[in-house]
This record gives sequence, C-alpha cells and structure tokens, in this order.
Amino acid sequence: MDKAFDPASFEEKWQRWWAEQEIFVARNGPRDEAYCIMIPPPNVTGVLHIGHALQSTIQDLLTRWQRMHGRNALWLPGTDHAGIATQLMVERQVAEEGGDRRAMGREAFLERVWEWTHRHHGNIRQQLDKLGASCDWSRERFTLDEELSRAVTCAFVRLYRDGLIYRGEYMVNWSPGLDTALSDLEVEMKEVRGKLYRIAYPVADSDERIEVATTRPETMLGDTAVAYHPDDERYRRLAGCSAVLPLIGRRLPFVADEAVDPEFGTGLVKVTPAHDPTDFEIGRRHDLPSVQVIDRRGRMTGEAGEPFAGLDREQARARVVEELERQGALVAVEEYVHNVGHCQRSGVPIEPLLSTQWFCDVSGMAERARMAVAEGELRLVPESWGKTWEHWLANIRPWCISRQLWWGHRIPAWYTADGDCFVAESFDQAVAAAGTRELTQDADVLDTWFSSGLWPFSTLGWPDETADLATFYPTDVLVTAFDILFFWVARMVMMGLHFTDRPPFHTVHLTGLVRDAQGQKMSKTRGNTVDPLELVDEYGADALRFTLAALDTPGRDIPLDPERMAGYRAFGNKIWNATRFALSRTAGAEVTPELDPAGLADPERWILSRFARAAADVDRRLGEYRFDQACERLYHFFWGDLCDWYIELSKPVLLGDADRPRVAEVLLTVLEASLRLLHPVMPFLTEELWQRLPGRQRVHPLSIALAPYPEPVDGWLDDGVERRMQALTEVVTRVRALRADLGLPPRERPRLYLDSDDPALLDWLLEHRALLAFLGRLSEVVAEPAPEGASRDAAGGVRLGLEVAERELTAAERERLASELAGVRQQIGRLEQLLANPQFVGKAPPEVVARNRERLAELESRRADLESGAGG
RNA sequence: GGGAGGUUAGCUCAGCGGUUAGAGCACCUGCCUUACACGCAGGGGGUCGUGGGUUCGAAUCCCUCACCUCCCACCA
Repeated sequence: MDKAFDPASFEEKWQRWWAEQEIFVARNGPRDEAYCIMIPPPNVTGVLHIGHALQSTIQDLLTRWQRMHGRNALWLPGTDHAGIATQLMVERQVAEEGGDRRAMGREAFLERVWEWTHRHHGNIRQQLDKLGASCDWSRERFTLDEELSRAVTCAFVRLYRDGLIYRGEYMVNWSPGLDTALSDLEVEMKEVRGKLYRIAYPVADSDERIEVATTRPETMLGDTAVAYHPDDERYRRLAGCSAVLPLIGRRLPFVADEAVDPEFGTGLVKVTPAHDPTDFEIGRRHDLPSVQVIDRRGRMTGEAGEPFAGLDREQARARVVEELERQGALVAVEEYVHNVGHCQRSGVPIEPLLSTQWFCDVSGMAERARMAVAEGELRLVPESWGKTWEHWLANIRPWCISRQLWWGHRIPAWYTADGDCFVAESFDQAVAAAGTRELTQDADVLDTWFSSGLWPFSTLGWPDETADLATFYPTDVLVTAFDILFFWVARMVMMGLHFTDRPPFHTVHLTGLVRDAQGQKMSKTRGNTVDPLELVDEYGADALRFTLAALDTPGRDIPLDPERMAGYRAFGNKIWNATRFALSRTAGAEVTPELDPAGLADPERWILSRFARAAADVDRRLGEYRFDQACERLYHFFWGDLCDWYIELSKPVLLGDADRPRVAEVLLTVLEASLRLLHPVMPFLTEELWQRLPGRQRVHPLSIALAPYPEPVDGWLDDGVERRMQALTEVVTRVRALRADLGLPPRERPRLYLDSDDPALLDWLLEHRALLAFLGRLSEVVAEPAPEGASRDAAGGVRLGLEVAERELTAAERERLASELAGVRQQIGRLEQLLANPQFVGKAPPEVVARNRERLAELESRRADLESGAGG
C-alpha cells in the first residue's frame, strides 16, 4: 500500500465496478422493503454546480445507508427538459450564427434543440458518477420521454375534465423579453428607483380638476375610469360624473371601489384594466371596457393613438410626460422607490397584460397539500419551513400553465375552424370528439414545472399500474434546496395528492445554499463559484462529500471552506493509514463479525464498547437527518478513539512482546465495521480499503455497499470498562502534559507514582502499568505517594507524581500550578455556595446535587495537594 | 406590510435548561517516536449582540432593543 492515499487512483475504478456488478439496480418487491428517492432532475443540457453536489451527496448518503440496512433502495436519476432555459440557450446559439428561431420555424428549431439535448445528455451522469452517486441508471428518465409525456397529457386531460384546467382571458405576467406569459413564481420583485407622476384630469362639464398619481404615465392612454374608496367622503359627490382623459379626451366614469387606499396620494386612482392587475379587477367589478395600449413586445398599440403608437413603452412614457407637461396637466414629479416585477430569466420588467391562457385552479389541491403538512402526513425538515408552506398555499392563486414557447410538452387541445376547443389524449381522440379532421393543435407548451410536478410517479410508469409504481410509490424522502420549495415541491405534493391520493414522499429535507468560505453567496459575477468536479480532482469525492454532509446543519447555509475540505481529505488519509497499519501488523488474523468480548482484555473490550456506542449514535443521527452530527461522531470516533487510542494501545501487542488475547482480530473487526459505518459518506475510500481486509467475505461476499450497516451490539457495550479506561487515558494525558511542562526530551523515561482513594481503580491501573509506561514513555509505574521533588498532578480520580532529577521548578510548571490552584479555589468557593443554598439542594434533581458534592470533594483533595507544595 | 433565520474563540460553525461552553481551520511550543508531517504530543484564546424577566440554576426559555440574511406581498 502507498504511504499516502490518492483518491484519483481508485475512485473511477469502483464506480465502474459498481455499475458492472449492477449493485445499484433496484428490484421489484414488497412495498415495505423498498426505499426510494427521486433525484430533482437537473437541466438536461446543464452542468452540475456545487448545490447539486450537496443534494446528491445527501441523497446518496441516505440511499446507501438504507441499502445497507437491507432495504431495496432505489435512487432514480433523470433530467428535465427545462423549457425556457434550454430554449434560450439554443436561441442564443442560433442567433450567434445569424439565425432566428421564428425564421427557422418550429420544427427545424425543435430539431436543433433535440440535437443539443442529445449531445449534452450524458454529462449529468458522468458528473454524478464522479461524485459516487449510487443511482439506478437502468431507470433513468427524461421529462420529454414518450412515457413521461404521456403522463403529462393524461394529467392535463384529467384536470381539464375535472374542471380544474380552463382557458380564458385574464391578466397575466407577460415577459416582453421572452415573449411569453409566466406564472407568479417566475416574477421577481425588485426595488426600483422611479418617479411618481401626479397628473390632473379635468372633471367633465365643470371647471374642477382632480389629481391622480402613477408610476407609469404611458398606461393612462388605456384608462377607462377613475376610482375612489366607497367610504371616502371627499369624492362621493363625484358619483355619476366623469373625468376627461388628457391627451385622448375619453370620458372616464368615476367608480367607487374597495381596492383604493384613501390614504395614498389624493385617494383617486386612474384605472387601466388592460395593464394592471388591480385595475383589471376593478374593471371586472364595474364592467369597464379594456383598452390595450401595449402589445406583447412592450410596444404601444394603435389604440394608444398618435403620436404614441409603435413606440417602445419606455419611450412612450417620456413622450406622454412631455405632452402632459406641454398641456399643463403634469402637476408634479417625485422621486419614488417602489417594487417592480421583473422576468426572472430575461431580467426585463414584467408587463401585466390581458391575455388568453390556460390556467390550473389549484385551490383544492393546495388545501390538501397544506393539510398534509399540518397533520403530519408530510414532514418538512427543518420544520421551520412549515409556516412558509402554510402561508404560500393558503394564498395561492390560479396557476398560468401555458407558455408561448416551443420546447416543451405541447398542450393537448385542438381547435376547429370555428374556434371550438377539444381537449384529448391524442389527435385521433380529438378528431373523434370534434367529428372533423380539420383541427389545429394549440401552439403553446406547458410550464416546465407542470411535468416536474408529476415526476415522483410519472418516472415510475404512471398512469399505468406498473410494478415499479407498486414497489416504490409513494417515495420516501425528497432532498432539495429551499429555493424550489414552491416551484417544485409544493406542486409535486399537490399533483401527488390529486392523482394518487397520497403525498409523493413522507419527508422533504431542505438543504441550505452553498456559499463560499466567507459566507458570501456564490455567483458568476462575484467570481466565487466553485466547480464540484474540480474539487473532486483536488480533494477527492469522499472529502467533498464528507465536507458537504458535515456542514449541512438544518436551516443554515453552507459555507464551503477549502481548508476544511483539506481537513477531511486528511481524514481520508488517516483512514487509509490506519488500515495500512492494521493490514501490515495482523498477518493471519481475520475480520470476525460475531466477536464475543468474553475473554478479551480491557483495551479490546473498550474499543468494542466505544464502537457500539458510535454506531448507535451515527445511525440515530442519520435517521434524524443530522448529517452534520453523524459526520462529527464518525470523525471523532475514528480519529480519536480508534486511531489516537486503540491503535496505540494495540502496539505493545502487535509491535512488541506484550500478550493480550485476539488483539489483531479485534483491530481488524472494528476497522471493518468502522469502514461500513463510514461508507454512506465516503463510498470510494471505504470500498477500496474494505476489499483488502481478510475475512470481509464473512460480512458480505461482494461489496461493502451491500454489507449490513452496523447495528448497535448490546453485548459490546461496557460502562465499567469505559470508565476505567477513561481514567487510564486521563492519567496518560496528564503525564504527557507534565512532560511538556518540564521540557522532558522524548528519550527520558521517568518513574510514575500513583495514589488514589479508590483502591480498586488503583489496582486496575497497576495491572495496566505496561500500557501506562508505553503511552506515557515511563520507566515504571508504582503505587506509592509521590516523594519530595516529584512533579505532581491529579487526573481521573488519582494523584500522580512524576519523578524527575533534582531540579528547580520550571517557570512553566510554577505558573501552571499557581493558576490551577487559583482556579480550584474559585470553583470550590462557587460549589460551596451552591451546596449551601437550600433552594438548590431542595429543588435540583438529586443526581445533580450528588454530582456537585463529588466534584467538591475532588477539588478539595486537589487543593490540599497543591497547597502542601506539590511539585516540591 | 407580513413571515423565517441569524448574532458563541482570529475565521466558519456546533451546542439550545444542569459540573470548568465545543469542533475544524488558523495560532504558539516540542517532536520526522518503524500507520499517517494529509502526522504525533502539549498549549493559548470566548463578559455566548443589548437590556430586562422566569428559574435553585440561562449561551440555552420569555420579553425589549440593535444590527445582519433571506422569503412572501397587486398600494397606484
């Protein structure tokens, strides 16, 4: 074995081998043996970023853990067609070649996208492979696969027949940048420094002028009313009157509407039903006409009249202001900071537009989704997301699901020449329903998230009743970042409840966002993004995985620090070298899974007990989705208990002439079990090392990935041994500290004096004098009070003295003793006060009182030592 | 305007009612001790954001304030 571990030398080998052995291929079988996680499908032409690496690590960790627990574990991989993102990418390409998608035509363009998709498909798998993902690639899915598309059509048709999908003209969020309608979620509110214009409108047949305020003067061209609040005394008199729209001359009726805030401005609002959501509602309530003055590309229409028609909305704004000013209708212009909706993808301001679109009425589904969390049928981890979930679902509005794009699932609706609409699963069925073949299919495609919402069951064969669906649905855990909680998670839950009557998973684990080492958000403009594959090359996949898992504290973002990752790479090296030591010093011994502690010496019983405890803790913490705590426990058990102590304790036997029963066997056995405990987090390294252990076949004939996850072994737990061994390690640590204070060179081997009020403990320590001598580099250990001149201390319930040559106390020693005495006195004072307090003694639990009494006794004994001039 | 989270060692974070508040990295001292210098041993370092309250006991529970993050929201 090489002296240092080199992840690059074996990671690829094992990923290939796992695939060849079909270790991650799940089978059909009983529902209760199955465990299933669906990957949040990344963009098919995309590249995995560090957030994907985090989520993949968690998903893989869970899947491997459950697989080792004997579950029929399926982690189903796949990709998303990502409508807008992919179409934009290819459009940009076409544009670079001087082309244009409209000029190309729908079919030619789609061919181009498919080509692009096929070329990039495979990237994602390669990347997941490098991370060690244990996906079942035989079940890989793509949202535009024939079967998944069939599921989408079926879902659409069913919702339509249930009356939950409908087509109609409503106010939508229109993106002039993308030339399509968007859902509310795709609109990003941004604070914008703009202007508030106050405009005077004359009251018809009077000399009076009223004043309205707007941030968008160009929309006045489409005004069809002026509104005030029904309770507003100031304007009731205007009922039945009209205002005259400047520049246009149209008469605008005054209407009273609750939506108006009388406190804002003058309490009068211009109403533009075609270009503002609130105004649209007011228009509906008062039966006002709509005048559309802005078109889909953000330009003024003919209705805007001369000289505005044809101008861009920004230009028109300036022009309108200019005209108003000229006519003396502009009363004031104020600086104004307000929120404006922007298109998440193209960045341009959203234009609220009246448009005919397909909508999904999700109110009923949303209520069920809300209840699922409220009643505990669906669990959010961390739970703090519950309120956000509740609030969003309680205030949900119809979902605009049609997009004026080409890349996606075409809406299964056909129109006759007369405009009659037939929604059907296929053209033929539409023909059958319509009674004519003269049908035109709806040009639009569905919101990408519509198909994503079906992902947990469409990937398993729904709407057919497949064996996969029976085995794996509902799935178990969904792991994703909180930023798509509504886009995706909520919609999956709504769709799952609607179509399958069950939530598609019982738990949602929401991870934080990966940030840089300073806690800054990663972004291309900041230039602080990291490529997970580069990290794999530099630190190894296992170190990256361990780092991500260890930092995944619930509800917190993850500051990814390269130095920390280097620390976990060092941990990998530690594991490597511990194994190297074990293999080189245990010739002839084998892993013995059912090891019985009877007949073993205390160090062996100790490490078995420590292992059993660690195994129980790690397993429990994984079950609580506390990957951070599980990792910390793994790290400290392996490095601290196993390497720092047990391997050292084994050396007198394995390297020297000491004799204790079955030490080699214990070391190999604990090492083997530890590798299994680590495997879900560090799959490559543990497989590489595990395969070298003699006797591993007794645990599993093929792979550590299929070996059982360590179960806590009650027979290995031993409190008594752990207590005694703790005294031993504490004594050793004190001895080493004394040596450091005294500046003793490593070669020097002083004698150690031990003395204790606990004769049993003292006897036991004496029995292990050889170990104490080895670990503390001592010449001998005797059970006598330390003589004059010895350097003294206390630890683990014993007084100890180190015999050193005639000398003065070193300054360091004197300082340490003085500060210790001061500390001891202070604590004694505190404890005496505490124990003298009848409230404490009366009310605190007896064991807490007892513990403090013991502590006080120890401190008093230590104080006596120190005061009697310990150290000579 | 609502809501969530944060403020603990130089940095990034654990701990969330009971002895002397922890980790990783960084720092200091001494060591290449035949598994590992990606290492070993020892060590320094914190009025746990502010002010109050509950309690025998608070970093931990409650309230106030301050400062940061983020999400949601049709006030023109």
